[in-house]
Amino acid sequence: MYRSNTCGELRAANINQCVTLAGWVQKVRNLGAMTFIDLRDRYGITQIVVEETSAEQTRTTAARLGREFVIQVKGRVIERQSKNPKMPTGDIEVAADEITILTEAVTPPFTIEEHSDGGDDLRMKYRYLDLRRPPLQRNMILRHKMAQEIRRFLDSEGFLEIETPYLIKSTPEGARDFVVPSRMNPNEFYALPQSPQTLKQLLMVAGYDRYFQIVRCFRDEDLRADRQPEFTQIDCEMSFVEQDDVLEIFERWAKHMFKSVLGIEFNEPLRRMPWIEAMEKYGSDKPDLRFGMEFADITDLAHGHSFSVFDDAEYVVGFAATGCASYTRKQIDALTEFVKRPQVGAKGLVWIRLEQGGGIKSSIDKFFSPEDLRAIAERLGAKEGDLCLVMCGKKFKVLTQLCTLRLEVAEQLGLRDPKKFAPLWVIDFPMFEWDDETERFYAMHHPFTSPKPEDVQYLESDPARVRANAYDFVCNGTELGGGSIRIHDAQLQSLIFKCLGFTPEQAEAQFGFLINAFKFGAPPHGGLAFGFDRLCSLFGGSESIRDYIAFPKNNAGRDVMLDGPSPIAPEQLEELYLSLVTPTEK
RNA sequence: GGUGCGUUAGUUCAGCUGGUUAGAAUACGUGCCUGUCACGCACGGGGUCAGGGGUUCGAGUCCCCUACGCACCGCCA
Repeated sequence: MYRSNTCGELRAANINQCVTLAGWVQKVRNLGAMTFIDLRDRYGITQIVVEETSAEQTRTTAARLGREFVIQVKGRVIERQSKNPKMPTGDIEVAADEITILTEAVTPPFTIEEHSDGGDDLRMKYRYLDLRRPPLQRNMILRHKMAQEIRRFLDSEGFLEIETPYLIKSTPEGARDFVVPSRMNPNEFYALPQSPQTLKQLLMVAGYDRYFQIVRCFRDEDLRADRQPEFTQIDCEMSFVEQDDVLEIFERWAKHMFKSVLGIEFNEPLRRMPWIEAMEKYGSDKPDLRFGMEFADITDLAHGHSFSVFDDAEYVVGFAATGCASYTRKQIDALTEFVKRPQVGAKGLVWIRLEQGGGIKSSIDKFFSPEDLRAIAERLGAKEGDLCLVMCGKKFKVLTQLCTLRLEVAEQLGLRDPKKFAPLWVIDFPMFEWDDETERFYAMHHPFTSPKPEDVQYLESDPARVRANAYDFVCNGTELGGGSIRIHDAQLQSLIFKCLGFTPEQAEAQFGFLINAFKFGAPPHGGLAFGFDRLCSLFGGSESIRDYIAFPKNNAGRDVMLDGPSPIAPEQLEELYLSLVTPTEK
């Protein structure tokens, strides 16, 4: 038996017990005649004490210990002479009778403690050492707990967890596929799933009317703090449901997660915001509702004042930055610079300041009378002490730019509190999205999403007007999940493929298996998927999903610990009928 | 594909307008220390200033290229 107890469980009640502990040496404090050892495992830290009266063998072993040695300690639990209230085990310590070095360790490249001194890159390279640290261990435990609660809830609602294959078929629509060459089928490739979308729909055809899976998905796109090439999705699908049924059950699920994991209760029904409202009020299909500062359209008030910037603009829109009238000229200039950065891309920023005491000042005083300005301020819901910020341009472009500014102002005002949660549904998404580059419509969600019945009439005449039975679950400005009611009618599916510019042959080649399956009796069905890593980072209060993935990839999609991807042997290439092209020849 | 910031001791960083032998903290090593818990004190070792090229009497410092890291834009049905 290597241990009788963990390093996190001994308390005053255990005093006088003889115990055996095992773990890693976090730190040795040698005071001369006596030595203190912080012994760590994933349950906590227990202080070991070696005294002058201890056996010679024990003292010489203690003197040899270095950081991260793995040791076993046999001894007696005693009350500490000077207690440490900062530690859960701080009332006791273990007086060592015998110390055994199980493995020695070289000095780690960074300190393995609550707060490490190592940089991101280095800690990634030695991820297994970083994972020893309490913050990462708490994250892994949170992730585990969340996975358990997901399964508990969905199981109780009759969902079946069914695995789907990872080696599937490439579909060039959407994100780039990761592909895997097939040795037994020369010059053909599997693709790793971007999501099990079509497979779960086939499970509906098969009659498994409530399915879920906590499943790895793969997308070969550039990375971000909240995007990894492989990530985990909570994938769900239901049969014989309408949109409201899906929203109802997953709203209860979301509330269950908040309550069971964070102890937060939401008693009111979650807000359901149409996509167009989200865009017009917040400039985003994933609005952050932890604070207000809603947008208002002031195009009618802005036009006709000989201010050509406004007169020439299709859309003029602004919001009232709460309490920002005190902003100095320098601060306002900084906001202007912020929106002019290439990442935002605005031409400029107009401001109206409602000063304490009733004064009103703006950057457009030459063109607008105080009364005109007051009318604008009132439309924006501004109160005394607020600063109105106004931008103009093409409608959806300027809305998106103003969204970036709204979030920046909120950040400056400290309104983006990670401990606060504002979940909502965004519904009524448009069916299609126009792409200027390829000059065609793309499915905003995916090509199996059903249009709203009342909009089907516009499918061929005015596709941009068609709304979808699609919905997103949004919290704090992050899209956590989304889904739709699918098409279960083969004829409608063919029409949608046509709208997306597929020839019948292309549709057949890519999705023939699905179209064919639908001929055998497809139930009405729909579902959604949540980003599990994002959900963990939201609940855990971190910006980066990497903190909740045991072995993540770096910015360039590399695993710096394993040093992958890597070249493969010529024999392997030959076996797969592959030859290489150097990047410069491409 | 693009933009910005960064790369100096094991680690985290400082190093000003270019000018003697490149510093601090921490880690590491040695010694001392009986109540530490960020232990303390003393001493010590530790550097291809990411790599390459250029400007200059002289480059860690200025310029160019490359590599790598992070953030973002594009992209992510």
